Amino acid sequence: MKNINASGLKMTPQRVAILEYLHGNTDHPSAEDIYREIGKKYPMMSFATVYKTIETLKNRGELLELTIDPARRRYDPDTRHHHHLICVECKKIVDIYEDFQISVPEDHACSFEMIGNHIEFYGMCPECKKRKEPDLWENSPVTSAEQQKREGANRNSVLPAVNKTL
Amino acid sequence: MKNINASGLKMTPQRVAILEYLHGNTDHPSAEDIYREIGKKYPMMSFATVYKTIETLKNRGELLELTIDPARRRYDPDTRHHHHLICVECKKIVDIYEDFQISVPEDHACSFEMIGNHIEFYGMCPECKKRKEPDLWENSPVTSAEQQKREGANRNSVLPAVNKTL
DNA sequence: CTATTGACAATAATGATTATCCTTTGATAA
DNA sequence: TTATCAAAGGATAATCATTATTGTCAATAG
Repeated sequence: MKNINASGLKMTPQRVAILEYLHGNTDHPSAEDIYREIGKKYPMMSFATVYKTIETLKNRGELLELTIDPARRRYDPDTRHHHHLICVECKKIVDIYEDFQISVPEDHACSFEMIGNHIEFYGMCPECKKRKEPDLWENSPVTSAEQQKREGANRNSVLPAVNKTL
Repeated sequence: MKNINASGLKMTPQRVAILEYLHGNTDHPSAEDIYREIGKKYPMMSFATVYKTIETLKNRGELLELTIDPARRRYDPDTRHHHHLICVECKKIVDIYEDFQISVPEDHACSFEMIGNHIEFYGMCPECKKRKEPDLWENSPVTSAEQQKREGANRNSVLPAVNKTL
């Protein structure tokens, strides 16, 4: 928490704010999420600064860029090897720390030098599941207003069609 | 080959061209790839038509949208469940048909209703590997021109930082 | 034959991300 | 402590992928 970084990175109030926001964060925020949240405390922060800091952290290997959400890039400050479970409905992302022992058999690997892997699990979170099954709750009148208010997540993005596979 | 689709989708020359291009294609092309390639035969085709056709096919479950490449969406006409191996250097994507038996343990699944999964493997293809190891070939003078000409793939995109994890 | 519908092309609009340009500031060493 | 200077910030323009809009055309239903 204190010396968030020590190695040759010039510390500025903006960076401290971003690093503090990111530290321990498991929300997988987008650049806009970061900008909006930090803007509450530091309204003078520029969007460009957010992007530039993200770029710097990425290059230093301190921040991962997730491509799960086709509509925007999301970031994960936990650089340990892990996987992700995404709700196809509200796009909530949950970390999965299970160590799956998967590897491509030699004959399928096309002589690639393997570097790593990342698993995307698709599912529906309990909240969305309940909301999508009004059958169980009689003909519960779900207003469109209610449909919107799902904690920040529900943007206008299409989900990765991979979901539609199965 | 003739009536490429039978179920209520109006066939037009543009759609036939797109479907023919996609049929059996394993290049995982982007919208622009499709537009550019088909434009060779039908120069009057609009980019909007490509996007709309993609959208239609996606909704019909005949085309998968891949989110592996953060810079652009790529499409896969093979809707069978399979995974992908991407070259972190030239972004070439190879299909992996191995059936990995992975599942998130109950206690990690956060009560999600599981729908499916998709594995992204990262690696370096033989071509890029050789190009990146001039050590083995004396101090071979790799011109930047040579670096460019790698078959169409090498765009200006950053690779998913997940790669940098390993 | 005319109305309707879906698809097309052209093009404008949007949204995320990157680049530019100039000012400010943190870290270092005199 | 202060001078210095490259690195970082802010404002904003530019770019790139994608989506939306609008008017036209063609095939088909009535």
